Amino acid sequence: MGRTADYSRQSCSIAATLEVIGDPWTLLVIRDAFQGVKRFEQWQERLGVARNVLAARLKTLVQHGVLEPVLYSERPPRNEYVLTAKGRDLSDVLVSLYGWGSRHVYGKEVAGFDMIHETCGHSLQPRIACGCCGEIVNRRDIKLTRAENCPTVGEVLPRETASEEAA
Amino acid sequence: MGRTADYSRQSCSIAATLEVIGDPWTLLVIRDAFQGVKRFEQWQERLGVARNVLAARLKTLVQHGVLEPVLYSERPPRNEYVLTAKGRDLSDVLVSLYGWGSRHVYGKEVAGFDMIHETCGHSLQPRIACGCCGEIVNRRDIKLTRAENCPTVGEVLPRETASEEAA
DNA sequence: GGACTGGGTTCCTTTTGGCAACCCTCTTGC
DNA sequence: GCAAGAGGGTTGCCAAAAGGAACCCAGTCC
Repeated sequence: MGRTADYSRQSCSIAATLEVIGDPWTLLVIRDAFQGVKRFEQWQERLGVARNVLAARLKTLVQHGVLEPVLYSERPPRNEYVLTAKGRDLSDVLVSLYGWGSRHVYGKEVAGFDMIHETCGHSLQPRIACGCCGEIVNRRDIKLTRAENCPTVGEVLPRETASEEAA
Repeated sequence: MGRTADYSRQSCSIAATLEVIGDPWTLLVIRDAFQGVKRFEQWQERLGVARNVLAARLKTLVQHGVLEPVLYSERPPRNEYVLTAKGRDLSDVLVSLYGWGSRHVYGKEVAGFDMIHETCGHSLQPRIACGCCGEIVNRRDIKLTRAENCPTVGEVLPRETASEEAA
């Protein structure tokens, strides 16, 4: 489980995702994995996370199929951890977090790194697009439909109430 | 600070974002806020989170400018909490988490709700697009540039090493 | 004037995370 | 061939959060 919080009664894809990557340090472990980190000592040094915590995080990420252990030495047995396809698919989450942080917390000047969109050459300003029609999705165009078997999402407004404007 | 983990030496927009929204329950509080929840009791009931924890989360979200307290009754003084522009801008993060969860953990049948892209009428399959050129961004097209003053992101590979394929 | 509601706070217990020490298996240096 | 070091952890203890229940306070309902 990891963090004490129990999201299981939520039956929601957001909660389900957080169940996998919501523990402290986990997303930074994955961020570093995207930057090429594969080994215990590298993560430990870069993050400054406690070794037992790091070991626990790597284990649960492997269990959830986000990282895959790859033996790079028998005798002594040593493995490194590489992102699976499922893990690489978390790039959107990382990019969104990056986008919000660079808009609202850090300017790019302060941040440790910047993301560049190579095909257009500019600093990436990530937006959400619809994979179906390809258009950039406005928050107001997303409608939530409630599933029948949802226990907790009850008397829910269909979406943000009113008073929308630009950021 | 919230969670014990100290991300401060990271100087990275991702870590900075997690500093604000990385505590347990916080993103579910924000998710519910997007669904119209404004009051303590509603969150408490829907999430099943401990009341002291909920109170602490609301307080730090207000401190970070993600939620704004709005007095809806003097005598007794009662306030509800509404998303600020900064908070509403977290929709991308929520959508990305939703997207990954619906692709890899829950099918939509199981999830409590589904997101519909109203302008095209289909279930939303969120992708990242470049706000500058409008194109959907392939993970391989994102290049990381390292800032000068970055203490921990040192001997880093510029991006994923190799062996990319479809999910 | 007793019960109820809304929004918390307090107190205590259980889990985690932080930290340091230790361990085990090689490999390298001398 | 022995000591030191690297790599990848595990163990144990302590402090900080989360869980959970009880309590509180102001006002309102009946």
